[in-house]
Amino acid sequence: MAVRTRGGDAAVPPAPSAIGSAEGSVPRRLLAEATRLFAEKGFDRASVQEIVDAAGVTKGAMYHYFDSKDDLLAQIYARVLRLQMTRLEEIAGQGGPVAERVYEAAADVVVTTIANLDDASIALRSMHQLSAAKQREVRAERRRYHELFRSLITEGQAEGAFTAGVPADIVVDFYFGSVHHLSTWYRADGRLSPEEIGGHYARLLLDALRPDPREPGPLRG
Amino acid sequence: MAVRTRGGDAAVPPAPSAIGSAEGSVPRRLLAEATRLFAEKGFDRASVQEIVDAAGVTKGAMYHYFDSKDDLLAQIYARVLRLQMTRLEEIAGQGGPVAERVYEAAADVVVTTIANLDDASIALRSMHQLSAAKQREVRAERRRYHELFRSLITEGQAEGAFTAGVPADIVVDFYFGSVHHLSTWYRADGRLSPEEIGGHYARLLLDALRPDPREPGPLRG
Amino acid sequence: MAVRTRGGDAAVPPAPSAIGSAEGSVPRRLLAEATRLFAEKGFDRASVQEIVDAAGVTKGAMYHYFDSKDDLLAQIYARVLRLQMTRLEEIAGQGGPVAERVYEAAADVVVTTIANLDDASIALRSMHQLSAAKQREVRAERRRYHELFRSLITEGQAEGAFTAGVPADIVVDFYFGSVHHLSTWYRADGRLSPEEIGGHYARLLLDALRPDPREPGPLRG
Amino acid sequence: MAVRTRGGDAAVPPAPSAIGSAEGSVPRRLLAEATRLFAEKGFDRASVQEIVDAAGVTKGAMYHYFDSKDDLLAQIYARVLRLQMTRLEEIAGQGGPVAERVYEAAADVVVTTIANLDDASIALRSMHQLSAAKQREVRAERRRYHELFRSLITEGQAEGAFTAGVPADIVVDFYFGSVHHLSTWYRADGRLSPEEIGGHYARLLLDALRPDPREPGPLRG
DNA sequence: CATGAATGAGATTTCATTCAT
DNA sequence: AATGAATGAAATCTCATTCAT
Repeated sequence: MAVRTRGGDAAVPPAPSAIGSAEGSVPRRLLAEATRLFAEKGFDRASVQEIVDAAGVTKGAMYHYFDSKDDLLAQIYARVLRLQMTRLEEIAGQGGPVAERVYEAAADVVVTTIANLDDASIALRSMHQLSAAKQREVRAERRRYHELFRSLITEGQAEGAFTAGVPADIVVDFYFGSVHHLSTWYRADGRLSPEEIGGHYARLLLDALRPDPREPGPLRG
Repeated sequence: MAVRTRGGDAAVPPAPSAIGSAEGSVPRRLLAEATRLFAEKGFDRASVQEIVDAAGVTKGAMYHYFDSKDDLLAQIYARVLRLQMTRLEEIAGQGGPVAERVYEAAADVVVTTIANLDDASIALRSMHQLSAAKQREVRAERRRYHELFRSLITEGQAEGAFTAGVPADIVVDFYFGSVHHLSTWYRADGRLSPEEIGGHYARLLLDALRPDPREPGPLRG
Repeated sequence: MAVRTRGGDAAVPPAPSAIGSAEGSVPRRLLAEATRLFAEKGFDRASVQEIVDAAGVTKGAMYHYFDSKDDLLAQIYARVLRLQMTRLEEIAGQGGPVAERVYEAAADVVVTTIANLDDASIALRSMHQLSAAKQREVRAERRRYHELFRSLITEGQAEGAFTAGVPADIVVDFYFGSVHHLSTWYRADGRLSPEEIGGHYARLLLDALRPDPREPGPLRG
Repeated sequence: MAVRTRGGDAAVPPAPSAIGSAEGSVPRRLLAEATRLFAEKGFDRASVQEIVDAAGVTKGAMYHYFDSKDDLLAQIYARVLRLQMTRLEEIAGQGGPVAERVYEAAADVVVTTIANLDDASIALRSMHQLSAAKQREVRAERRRYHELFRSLITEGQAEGAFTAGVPADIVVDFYFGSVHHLSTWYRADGRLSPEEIGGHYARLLLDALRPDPREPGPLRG
C-alpha cells in the first residue's frame, strides 16, 4: 500500500522549498518523467525501470509512492482533468454573453492543451491501458467536463445566440475531438502560436454555431 | 521474409473457392482478428497468441504470411488508407460547386470511419507502435489524403465560397481531429445513425467555413 | 542494463561469506555452468534455460546480472584472456636466456590450457557467435597476447638463438594452433600428464627454432 | 528417405554437362551454398531457408536430396575427408626418403586446407553439431588419416631420420592443430602465398623432428 | 525511506521438418 | 521432382512486482 497524503489521493506533497534537490520531490519527479515517457513511447513501452532511472531513483522508491504503474498513469490523468475542469469552471462562471464565454473557453482549452501536450497525448492514446475501474473514474470526470461545456452550448441555443440545428452533444464531441488531436500535429516550431491556433479553433466553433439567417430565432415568433 | 502475393504488398490472396465463406483465407482471418483485437485492447496488449487463437491457426502460420506483429498493423493501416483515399478521390473529382463536394466528402468520411470503427480506433492509438520506417510511410500517405482535402478548401476560399479567415491547413486538422475521435464516443446503439452524424459534422464544417457577410468576396471588386 | 560491480566489467562480486563454498555467488555459478555447457554443447545449443537450471536460479536472475547470453560468453572470454596474459607477462619479464623463457612460456600455456580446457574449447569454437563489437575486443586482446609471444621469438632470432628462416608471426600462429587444439584430443585419463605434454610441445617448438648449423648466426661473422 | 545414387552415399550425381544451369546440379549447388554459409555463420545460425534461397531452390527440393540439415553437414565433411585422404595416400605411397615424403605431405595438407578454407573452418567449429553417430563416423575417418600420417613419423623415427624424443601421436596432434587453425588467421590478401606458408609449416615440422646430435641414432651401434 | 536481488509469467520470433498436391 | 503452407516446440529476452534488509 503506497503512502497517501491525508485528504486526497494526491501522492505529491507540496515540495518543501525543495532543499537538496534541484528538481522537486521524488514523487513529482516520477510523475514528470512518467508523463514524458508515456507520451513519447506509450504506456506499455515505457518501462518502470526507465521511469525510475530518468527520475534518478530506484524502483523501491517508486513503489513506495505509487501503488503500481497504473497508478502513475491514473494520477497523471487526475491532475490534468482537475486542471482543465478548474479553468472551465472559472470561465463558465463569469458573466457576459454566452458566445463570449464559449469563445474564451474554446480558445483557452486549446492553449492549455498545447501547454500540456504530453498529457494530451497520453490521454489520447493510453486511457485504454487503465484498469476498468480507473477508466470509469476518468470517464466520469471527463463527462462532467463535457457536461459543463455542453450546458454553455444549450444555453446559447436557448437564447438564439447559437443555431439549434445541431445537437449540443454532437457539437461538444466535434470540438473536443479537434482539441484532443492537437497533440498529433502541433509542433512548437510551427508557424502559428498556441494563442493563434486557439483563436482559429474558437472562431471555427463559433462560426459553425452562428444561427442561420433563414432559421427563425426561438423568441421571435 | 513472409510470403507476398505478386503485384502489391497485400498478403491476402483471393480466397480461391471460399467466396462469401464465413471464414475466408488464413491471412484474411488473421487480419480481421488482429483488427478486432488491436482496437479492443491496443496493439501492445493484444498478443500474437490471442490473434492466432482467434483466427484458428498457429503462430507459425501467421509468421508465414506476415513478417512480424508490426507488419500486421502496417497492413491494416495500408488497407484503410487506400480505402479512404479512393473515396475522397472519387468525390473530389466530381463536378459541381466546391461547397457541395466538400460537404459530400466530409459526410462520407464520417460514415466510412464509423463503418470501419476498429480501423479508426487503431489509427488513433496505435500508430506510434509502428517502426519508424513504417510510420513515415503511413504519415506520407495520410499527408497526401490531407493535401487533397485541403486543396478543396483552398479552392473554395479562392472562389469566395469559403471564408479565408482561417488557414486551410488548420481547417483540415480541425475537421479530421473530430473525425478521428468518432471511435472514442460513437456507439452503434446510439440515438443518431452514421448518416445523421455525418450530416451534422459536414454541416458544422460548412457553416464554420461560411464567408462572413462583412468580409468582401475576393471577386466582387 | 545488467548490474556491474564498480571498477571493472566483471559481474562477479567477491562472494561475501561463502569463500570456498561449493556454490559461490549467483553470477559465479552462472559463469561456471555456462562455461561447462558452452564447452559441452556449443554456444548455440546450450540454452539459457539449461544454464539457469544448472545454476539453480531463474532466468530473471541471470538477466539481472548479465545483459544477454552473449554477455555471458564475453565474460568467459575476458576472464581466460586476462589469466593467460598475466602468466605470459610474468614469464616474459623474467631474466635468463630467451630460449629458456620461450620454453617455459610454451610449456606453461599448454598446462594452463589443459587446466581450463572448457574455456579453450569455447574459445576455439564459439568466438564467431559473439557480436561483431565483442569479437573485435577479444581479437584485440588476443593480438596483444600474440604480440608479446612474438616479441620473444624475434628477440631470439636477433640473438641468433633461433633460426631466422621462418617469420616470427608464422611461428606464433603455428604454435598457438597446436595449443588451441588441445581441447579436441586431450583426455584427462590419457597416457601423458599435462606437464609431459607441455614438455613435448615446448621441445617441438624449440627444436623447430634451433638454428640450422649451415646458416650462419647473426653475430658470428 | 532421400534419394541416393547407387554405390555410395554421395548425393551428388555427375553433372550431365549442366545443360540449363550455369551453376551445376541442384545438390551440388546446395552443398556449395551450405558450405559457404556454415563457414560464414556457423551451422546453427545458417538456416535451411537461407541455404535453399542461396541455391535458388525450395525446401522441398533440399529435403528431396538430403535427409536433414545434419546430412548436409555430414556430406560436406565426407567430401573433404575423402579428398585429403586421397592426397595423403598418394604422397605416402611414393618412394624416396621418408623425410621427403613427410615434408611433401605436410606442405600439401597446408595448401589443400587453404584451398578449401571454408571446409576447414566448418571442420574446426561444427563437428559437435553432428549427431553422435555421424560424429563417430567422421572421427573414425579422421583417425585413419592421422594413423597414416603417424606411420610416416614412426617410420622416420625407426630409421633415425627423426628424433624419437617425442611420441609420434603427439607430433601428429601438434602438427594438425596448426593446420586446422589456418582458417582462423589465413587471409587471401596476406603477405605469403599458400605454398610459402606450406613450406614454412613443413620446415617447422621437419626441423622439430631433426634428431638431436647428442642422441644416438637407433642403428649406429 | 529506500535498495536491489530475485521471481515467474508471458512476450515475439525462429526454424527444421512434414505433407498434400 | 518439386512446391509451399502449416506445424509445434523451443529460443531469447522483458518486465511489473515483491521482499528481506
